[in-house]
Order: sequence, then structure tokens, then C-alpha cells
Amino acid sequence: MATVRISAAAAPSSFSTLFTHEKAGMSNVDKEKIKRIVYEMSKDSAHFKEQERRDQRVTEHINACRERHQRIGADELKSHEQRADRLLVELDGHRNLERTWACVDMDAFFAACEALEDPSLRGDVVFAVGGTSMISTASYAARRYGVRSAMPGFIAQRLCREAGVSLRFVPVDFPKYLKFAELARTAFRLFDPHFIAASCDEAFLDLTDYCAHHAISGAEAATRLRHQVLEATRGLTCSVGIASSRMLAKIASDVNKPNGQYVVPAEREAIVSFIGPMPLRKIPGIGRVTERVLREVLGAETCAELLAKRAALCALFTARVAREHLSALLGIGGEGPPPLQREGEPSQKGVSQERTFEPTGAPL
Amino acid sequence: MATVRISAAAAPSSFSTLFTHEKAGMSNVDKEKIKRIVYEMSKDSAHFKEQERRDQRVTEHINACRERHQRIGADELKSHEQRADRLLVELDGHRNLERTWACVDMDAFFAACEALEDPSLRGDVVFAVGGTSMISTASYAARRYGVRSAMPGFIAQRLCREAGVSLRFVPVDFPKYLKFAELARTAFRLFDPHFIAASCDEAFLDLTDYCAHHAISGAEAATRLRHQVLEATRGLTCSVGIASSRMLAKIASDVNKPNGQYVVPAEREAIVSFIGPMPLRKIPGIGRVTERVLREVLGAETCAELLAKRAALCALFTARVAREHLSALLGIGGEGPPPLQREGEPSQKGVSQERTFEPTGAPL
DNA sequence: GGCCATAGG
DNA sequence: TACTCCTATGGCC
DNA sequence: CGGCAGACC
DNA sequence: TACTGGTCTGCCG
Ligand SMILES: Nc1ncnc2c1ncn2[C@H]1C[C@H](O)[C@@H](COP(=O)(O)OP(=O)(O)OP(=O)(O)O)O1
Ligand SMILES: Nc1ncnc2c1ncn2[C@H]1C[C@H](O)[C@@H](COP(=O)(O)OP(=O)(O)OP(=O)(O)O)O1
Ligand SMILES: [Mg+2]
Ligand SMILES: [Mg+2]
Ligand SMILES: [Mg+2]
Ligand SMILES: [Mg+2]
Repeated sequence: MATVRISAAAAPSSFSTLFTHEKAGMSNVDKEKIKRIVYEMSKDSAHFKEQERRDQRVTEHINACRERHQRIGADELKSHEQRADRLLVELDGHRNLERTWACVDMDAFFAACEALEDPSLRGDVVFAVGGTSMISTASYAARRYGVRSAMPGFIAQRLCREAGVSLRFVPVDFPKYLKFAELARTAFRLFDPHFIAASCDEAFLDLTDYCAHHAISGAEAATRLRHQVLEATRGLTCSVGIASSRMLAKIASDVNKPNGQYVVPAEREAIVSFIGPMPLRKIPGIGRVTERVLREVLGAETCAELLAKRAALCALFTARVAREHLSALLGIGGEGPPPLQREGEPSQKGVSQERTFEPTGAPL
Repeated sequence: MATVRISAAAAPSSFSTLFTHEKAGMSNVDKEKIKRIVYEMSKDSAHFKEQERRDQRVTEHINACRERHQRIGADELKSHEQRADRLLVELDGHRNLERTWACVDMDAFFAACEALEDPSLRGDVVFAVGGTSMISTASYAARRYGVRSAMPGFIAQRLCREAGVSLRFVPVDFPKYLKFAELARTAFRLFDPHFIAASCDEAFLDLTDYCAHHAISGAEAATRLRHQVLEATRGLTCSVGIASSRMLAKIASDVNKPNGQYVVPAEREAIVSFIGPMPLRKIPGIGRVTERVLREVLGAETCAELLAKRAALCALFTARVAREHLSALLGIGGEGPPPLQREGEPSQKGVSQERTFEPTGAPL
């Protein structure tokens, strides 16, 4: 038997690299099982060692923050809290609920494109786009087993095998996805000719004028938008979030994924109760490192919890960072038009081409 | 069932890219079966298309040669034959049988190194060094199923699976092989301190002085050499060819591979009868393209057959090429010392670093 | 201005 | 057997 | 001299 | 799913 047994020993509960954070289509998965398998297959690799090294640096940073946190006196904290509250009041006071933003995000984009061109991938086929080294995305059928973007394919394969199903791989084909992205954009243009393309499968549309002109709600516009995308692409579904800011719309677009929509009413109360229970990781810009820092320094997991720690937040982080986080906690970010780009200015700021090569030698 | 069936249809008999030419350890393999499987797994790939394109260019060259061949008159041919015969007489006359050369070549080198360090690879384990993309070399156990250097690993895997065995992969580890190469060289130095390192697993030793000094035959020296290599490396076997030229020694080193030796006596008759039946491909410098050209233009498969076509050989090829081939057919090449390198001249002439990237677009 | 970490698709 | 590649931002020295 | 094909490990 | 990477040589324009 060549198969390696996955031990029953639990993975250390601390790793933030084990592909277990929330993601569309992954609510019903057995997270402990996935964590265990991923850990077992990763723990001896050079890649894992490198991750640990980086995590260690973050841990040091966290410890430094904790110490500073300890040493803050009650008076100092009080003054930070007042500063935070003044800032919150100011931000809240300038809240702009006038615009109706949509965030459109295609569902399992690369995978859906492939399925559209290959009937054998239709239905509930468990497949991933990529290879055994790396996966770009996975069908929703595959996500049930924990398969997801940026996961090594051979681990994904094992996750499926342990569940008794086999994972099919489809190689990536960028030009194909760009064609479909172009089709989807023809639909976007019907609603907002100035839409902001955030990535090849994602865009922000300002639906204010469209809704006013057609005298319809954001929800109705979202439904029409999804319909038009389906038509224009001849079969691709997307999910749409509607809110008064691009930040909220983005979070909302994930709520009823796939092939769904969610509206955050343009009212202060609704916004606050929408954002409050959100895990901090849902906030765009808060990734796996910042999430750890906020949890391990301040004990905050959700937006509401971080809001309660606003004094320490202001004390420990730079003004710029604190302000950005506080804005997000109020559901504010990206209400106005995006910064205009000057005439003739190229929209892209850089190009790069990189390739991973084998390790070069001992790192010292 | 996800397994793809290999069709029973035969591969076109003409492809020279299907890993079926003679190689140590591969005499008992079912060549037709291998050819069929390799062909079935390759024929739809971009790589195969590219090979076909290149083969097509060679075909054109062959056709051009054939035409020229046709148009050579009897008189002209006669004169070429005389020229060839004069050259052969001259080459034969200057034949140098004075030196005793050895070619030492490690057996399944990378694989043997790995097996030495990992007991689970000892014995008759079917394994390859490399990955599913590309194999560097294979254990002799794996060669029984057609697995060999430069074969894509996933095809090798299939070859083994069809035979009901599973192929194990071991990643390459150059530093490891260089260490063992150094150990082997300590043994080489005992026999010829000026040995020529032809590659990391292969060297030419001038045993003339060693044999004279110890009053032993080349065969006996070869046996001692193999023993010393085994000792110095603590377990690696090699094969040795002994002859009056490096070219013959190299061919001879392959005759009783693995863990064997072969002596070509330093006598004109013995040399001629050794080289005569050799497939042309065995001659160093005659690769898959030249082999095809010689077969398809002149109908020559072996050295003796090409010698019979010496007139056409001289007519169709440049003087330099004809001379080189005629030398080889007489078993001549590399009798004298290698060209001296000047003081302080670096032995290596270049360094390079390359990486294969994905296809860039339509080639026109 | 270059380097590194972080983030997201 | 195998842990991507592209674009962007901000902090730091 | 640069580009390309062939060869070998 | 997947077809290498390093070194050298000779020919051709
Ligand atoms: N880490 C990554 N590496 C390479 N490509 C990626 C990565 N993440 C995403 N992609 C590609 C493949 C995705 O189909 C496409 C869009 O990303 P994204 O919208 O996040 O997921 P998705 O569209 O596949 O699923 P969904 O949006 O339904 O959750 O970008
Ligand atoms: N095409 C190749 N690509 C990469 N590495 C190779 C290739 N061919 C050979 N090698 C490496 C692996 C081999 O172990 C080593 C020596 O080559 P070689 O002597 O031809 O075969 P070998 O030593 O593996 O078996 P043999 O017993 O036939 O000599 O060089
Ligand atoms: Mg998407
Ligand atoms: Mg997206
Ligand atoms: Mg060898
Ligand atoms: Mg060799």
C-alpha cells in the first residue's frame, strides 16, 4: 500500500495558514478534518517551515503590541477612548448614504468558464482549475470538501479522496476567462458605463442613476443585473451586493453567493447591525496577519468586538490605520467616486513576471 | 472510471521520439507496447506537435539528400569511393593501439545515490528520480517497464501501471550526487591522476601506466577500478569499458552494464568486428536526427552497413563529417591525450540558467 | 528609491 | 512528486 | 558574432 | 495535470 495514512493527531490550533477561514460555499465543511489533513500533508514541507518562520515574526510583533497594551495606564486609555469617540462621531456625521453601489462578483469564475465550454464539467462535478501544484479556484461541488483557491492541488486531491470522491483538474486558460470577462462587462455597461473593474471577475457599479431613471429599488436593479450578466455570458452566474459604500457592497456580495444577492439598506441602523457581527477578516484589507494581530492583541474577532476596543486600537496603531479600521467598523469606505485618473494616464501601474525556483541553499 | 483507456491502435512506425532506442537495462522490454502507450499519451500534446514540426524539417532535409543521392552518377560515385578508400587507408595506417583507455560510467547514477541513502529504495524497487513532469533516471527495476531518462514521469507511471506495478518518484537532489561523484573520483585518481571527467557520473582514465607499473591486463585493471569505486562510494556500482580509444571505451562501457566490464582488445581485427555490428546510434555524436538521416538516406543501420556506403557518405556530407564518421566506423577517436588546457584557463566554458515557460501564443 | 510585508483575485 | 502568479499599497531606512 | 540545431548526461 | 535543465559543438547568414 503506497498510501500514506493521515494520523489522527490534531493540528496545533493556532495555525492561520490551513485554509479554514470563511469562504463562500464552505459553510458546511468539516473544518477540523480539513485542518488536520492539510496540516498532516504540510507539516514536513519547506513551505511550511517558511510559513512558521514568518508566523514567528508576527508573533514577536504581537508580543510587543501586547506589552505596550499592558503598560497603557487607565488615564491614557481614557484619553484614547475620547479621541476614538470624537473620530467616530466625525466619521458618522459625514456618512454618505446617497449613492447605491453594487459589487458584482462572478461565481467560481474560472471554473464556471471551463464548465461553460466543456459539458462534461456541468452539474455537480468535483473539479478544480489548476494543477496538482496549485489551484486557482474550484467548483462549488469541490468546495464542499474544503478545496479552495491557493490550495496546493495534491492536498485538495487528498481532501476529496478522504471523502471518497475524486477531484478532476482542468488547466488554467487565461485568454478564455478574459473573453468571458469582456462579455460580462458588456452587461455591466448597461447599468453603469463608468463601472470600476476591480479584477477580471469583479466590478463596482454606481446604480444610483440607473435606479432613479427606472424608478426601481437597488434589489430590483441587482436582479436585473444578474440576469443581464447571465445573458451576456450565455450562462455564467454572479453574485451581487448592494449598499451605500463599495466596502459594504463587497462584503454583501459574498453573503448569498453563489448566484445570489444581498442588500444592505442605506440606513445607519441597518448598516451597523450588518457589520457588527462580521468576522474582522471580512473587511477588505484585513488579511490573515492583521486578523491575528487584532485577535491576539485585543481579543477582537468581530467588528463589534473591535469597536468595543476602540481605545486600545487608537493607542496601539498609527492614526492612519486606526482611522481606516474605525471607518470600516461603521460600514464606511468607498462612497464617493473613485479618484479621477488624469487624461492619458495609464490605468495600470506596473507589470511583472515572476517564477518560483528551487531553494538556493541554506538561508545562513 | 476516470482512467483513460489506451487504444489498441498501433503507433505509426516512424516516430523516433518514442523512447524505444537501445539502452542499458532495456533489452527485455516489450518495445511495441511501450511505443503504443507513449504514443497514445503524447499524440495530442503541444509537445508532440512541436516534435512533429521538427521531424518534418528533418524529413525535408532527408528528401533533399535523397535527391542528391539519386543524381550521383556511377563515375562520380566511383571517384568518391576512391576518395573514401584513400581516407580509410590513411586513418587505418595512423591507428594508435598503444594506449589503454577506460571509460567508467556509474550505474543508474542518481537512482543509485538515492538508494544508498534510503534503505526503502534498496532491492528491486521500481522508482525514478524526478517528478511526474520529467524523469532524470530510473532504477534498473523500473527500466524493465520502459522507464528511462528524459521520459515524462506521468507516462512512465502509466507504463508501470499497465504492467501492474506502481512507480515511486524521488525528487532530484544534485548536491547529493555531487558528493558521491567526488567520492568516485577519489577512486579514479588511484588509477590515473589526470583522468578526464566527462560528466558527473562518467570519466575517462588512461590506464596505460597503471597497467605497466602493476604488470596487469586492462581487464584486471577494470576489475580493480570497479572495486575501488564501490569502496570509495560505499556502495555504488559502475561499469567500465576498456579499449585503445576513448570512443571505443565509451561504447564498451555500455556492453555489460550494469556492474560489468568489457574489453575491446587492442587489435585491428577485434576492433573491426566489435564495431561492425553496432547500431549507428551507439556512436557518440550520432543522435536521433543523424541516425534517421543515415538510415533513410543511405539505408544504413549499423556501422558495417554505413562502411559499405562510404562512397555516398563522402558524396553527400561535408569532408569534416564524412571523415568523422569514417573514423568512428574504424573504431578510431580519442586515442591521444586530450587537448591541453592552458595555464589558468577555466575548464568550464559557460554557465546558463534556463526555465521553460508556457506557450506565448500562436507561432504565426 | 529600494526592499519588504501585507492584501486580494 | 508537487505550495502560483499578477497587481497594488504602505512602512521603513 | 548571434541564432539555431544537434548531442549527451 | 504534467514533456527538464546544463554544457558543448558546429553550421549558417
Ligand atoms: N490565490 C489565487 N491565485 C490565482 N488565481 C486566483 C486566486 N484566487 C482567485 N483566483 C482567480 C480564480 C477565480 O475564479 C478568480 C476570481 O476570484 P474570486 O472571485 O475570489 O473567486 P471565484 O470567482 O473563483 O469564486 P467565488 O467568487 O464564487 O467565491 O480569480
Ligand atoms: N536527459 C537527462 N536529463 C536530466 N538528467 C539526466 C538525463 N540523462 C541523464 N541524466 C542524469 C541522471 C543520470 O543518473 C546521470 C548519468 O546519466 P547516464 O550515465 O546516461 O545514465 P545513468 O547513470 O542513470 O544510467 P546508466 O546505468 O545507463 O549509466 O545523469
Ligand atoms: Mg468570484
Ligand atoms: Mg472576485
Ligand atoms: Mg551512468
Ligand atoms: Mg553517464
